Amino acid sequence: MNNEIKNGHDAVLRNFIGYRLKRAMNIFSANLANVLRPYDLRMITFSTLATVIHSPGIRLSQLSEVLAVERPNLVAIVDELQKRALIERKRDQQDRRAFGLFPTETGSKLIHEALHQVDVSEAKILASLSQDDIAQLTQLLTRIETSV
Amino acid sequence: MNNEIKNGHDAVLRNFIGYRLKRAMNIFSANLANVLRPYDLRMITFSTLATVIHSPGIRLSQLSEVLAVERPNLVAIVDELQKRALIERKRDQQDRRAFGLFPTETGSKLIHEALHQVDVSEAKILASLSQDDIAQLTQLLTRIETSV
DNA sequence: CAAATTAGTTATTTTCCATAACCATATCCC
DNA sequence: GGGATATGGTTATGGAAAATAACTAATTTG
Repeated sequence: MNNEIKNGHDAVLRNFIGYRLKRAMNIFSANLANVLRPYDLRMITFSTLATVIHSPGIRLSQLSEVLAVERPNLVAIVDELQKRALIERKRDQQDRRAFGLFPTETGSKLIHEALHQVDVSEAKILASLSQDDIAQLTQLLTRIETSV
Repeated sequence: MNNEIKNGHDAVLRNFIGYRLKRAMNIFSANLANVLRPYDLRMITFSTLATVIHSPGIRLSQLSEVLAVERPNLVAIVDELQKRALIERKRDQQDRRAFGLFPTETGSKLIHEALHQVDVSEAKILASLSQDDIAQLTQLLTRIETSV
C-alpha cells in the first residue's frame, strides 16, 4: 500500500550504498533460508558443504578463512554435517594435527540439488534484470570486494 | 599473498549474487562499525537516530517497519538513545498509546557528525568506482529491492 | 458497549559472532 | 637433539542480534 510513505522515512540512509547493499542482501538471505529449509540447511551449512564439494580435502582452518567464519564457530558446523553423514573428516597423514574434509555421496547429492534450487530462486529475484545488468552488478560488487 | 588460491575455494558460491552481496556488505558494515565506534554508536543505533532526525515524531512501530527490526528489539535501542539524551519520547496527545520520537539538540549534532564521517568513509571504499558506476550500482540495488 | 486492533512493553529463547585458553603436532633455530 | 614457537583443531564462554509469545493500555469497529 503506502510503501512510498513508509520507506520515505529512511531517505537519509538511502544515500548510503552500505544501506542499500544490506537491504538487497536481506532479500537474498531471506529467500535463501526458505529455499534451504527443506534440505535442513542454513546459510552457513550450505556454504560449508558447497565449499567442501568444490575443494575436497580442504581443512577447517582454510574453510574458516574462505568463508570468513571464526575457527571455533566452524567446529559445530562441521560436526553437524558429519553427524548427518554429509561430509567426513579424514586425518591428514602428512600433518597429523589436521583433517581433510570430504563430501560423502549423500552430501554430494544433497548439495547439488540445493545448489540448483538456489540458482533457480536467485534467477527469480533477478528476473527483472538483463544478463548485462547482472554481469555489471557482479563486476561492481567484485570491484568493491577487491578494493580493500 | 595467495589470495587467489585461498579465495578460489569459494568459486561455487561466487556464482551467486547473494554471496557477492554479502561479501561486499561485510566490507561496509565492518567499516561502519569502526567509524561509529568513537560516537559510541552501533549500526542499529545509528540507523535509528538518523531516521528520527529525518522524521521527527516518528513512532517506534513505524521505525520498526522502516528498519525491518522487530518491535520488541527496538525498545532497548530507543531506551538507550533516550538514556543518552540523544532522542526523547513524547506522548502523542491524539493517540495516547503512542509516543513520538524526537531528536535532542545533542542527538542532532552527534548524528550529523556521524553521518558525515560515514559519508567520507563510504567514499573511500568506493574510490575506485566512477560516479556513473555508483549510480549504476545504486540503481541495480534499488531494482532488486523493489522486485519483491 | 463488547470485540477486535494497535502501540508499546516485558520476558524469553535462539542463533550468531568473537575471544581466550587448551592439547597435540609440527616447525624453527641454537 | 631439544627447547621455543607456531599451527590445526577444539572447548568454553559471553555478548549482540533476531525472533516469538504474551501482556497493558488505549483506540477503533461493529
